[in-house]
Amino acid sequence: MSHATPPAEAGLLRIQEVASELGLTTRAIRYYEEIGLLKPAARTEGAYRLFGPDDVERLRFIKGLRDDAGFSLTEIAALLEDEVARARNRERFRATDDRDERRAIVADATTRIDRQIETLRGKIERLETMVREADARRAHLQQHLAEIEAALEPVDHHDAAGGAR
Amino acid sequence: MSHATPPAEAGLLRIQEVASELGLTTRAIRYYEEIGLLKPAARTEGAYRLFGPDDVERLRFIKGLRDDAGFSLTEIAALLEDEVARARNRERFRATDDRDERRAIVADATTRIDRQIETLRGKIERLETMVREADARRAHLQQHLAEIEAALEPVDHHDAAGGAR
DNA sequence: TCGGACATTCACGTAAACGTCAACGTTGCG
DNA sequence: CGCAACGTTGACGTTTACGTGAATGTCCGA
Repeated sequence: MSHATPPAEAGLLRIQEVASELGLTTRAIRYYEEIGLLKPAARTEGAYRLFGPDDVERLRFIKGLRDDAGFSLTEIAALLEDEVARARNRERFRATDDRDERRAIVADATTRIDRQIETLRGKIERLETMVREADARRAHLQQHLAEIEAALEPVDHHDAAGGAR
Repeated sequence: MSHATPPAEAGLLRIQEVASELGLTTRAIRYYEEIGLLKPAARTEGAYRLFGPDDVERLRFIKGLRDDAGFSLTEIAALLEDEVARARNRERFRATDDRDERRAIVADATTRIDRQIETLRGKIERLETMVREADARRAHLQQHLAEIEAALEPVDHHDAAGGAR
């Protein structure tokens, strides 16, 4: 009955395992690789894709940007482009001994992260504006309730039940 | 040269005026009406759509949810379904004199707004988690920078330049 | 009343982000 | 080594959210 077949490789997952761990489909993962969001995955002898923990983390990041933040894959690509540059930087970093150069590389990486954070904060700002507006509508409703409780003639607010436009 | 033709009606805007005021296209507005996000707009004698301030506000709300929050039109419909119910409540509110009933209606409206706020807050939460993760990566980089400045042998962190997965 | 700017309703086209099916190869327990 | 479960690459289909005409009607200042 049970016929599980985990891969022998150490810490490497096959596409379906990654997919169900992250709540993605295998097609989506292949698609992300197809459009360059992922570096081409490692392969087994027989061309099965194998994903390491880094790949899984990157996919989790992508899923977060897509589901939680609602970014399009194009926007995600822009945010990840920075990551690619950072990967290149990692190489350059290891390749040099020059203190100034290393400092510059790390500073550059910091700038890129700062840009990501700014993008996210911008989105948060706009969402908070919407929450404030909703709060205002809520307050308006509470005002109405108070009027009712006070047995006042209901003020003609043109919007009797506190419309949220 | 200038050949503007504002509508004679009081406070009512034609579709293109609404569109440019909100940064939408006329097609998008018609589409939103088509799929039921908007109630069918008022019309002139010759079937031109006319939008009042309430309609404009609703469209602004929709645009905010789409652009700022990244919700799909389906999700937006779910959030606005509450608004439709509230509109019905408005009717019921005006139709009754019973204090308890009015209180109940307003309380119900409050609940609906609270749900909207919760949805938005949930999204903010998830975004803030992502910001915290990015901040952690940033801190990791600063740590690296400090090591460089201190002229220490760079620790082999396996991720020399501070990888952001 | 006439013309140009704006509107209307089909209807088909498109880009993004996958879904789905076919035809075929791989892995690995029994 | 057999075969069931899983994987691979095309390639075409689907949904969402509109874009883009075409054919036609409306509004309104000159």
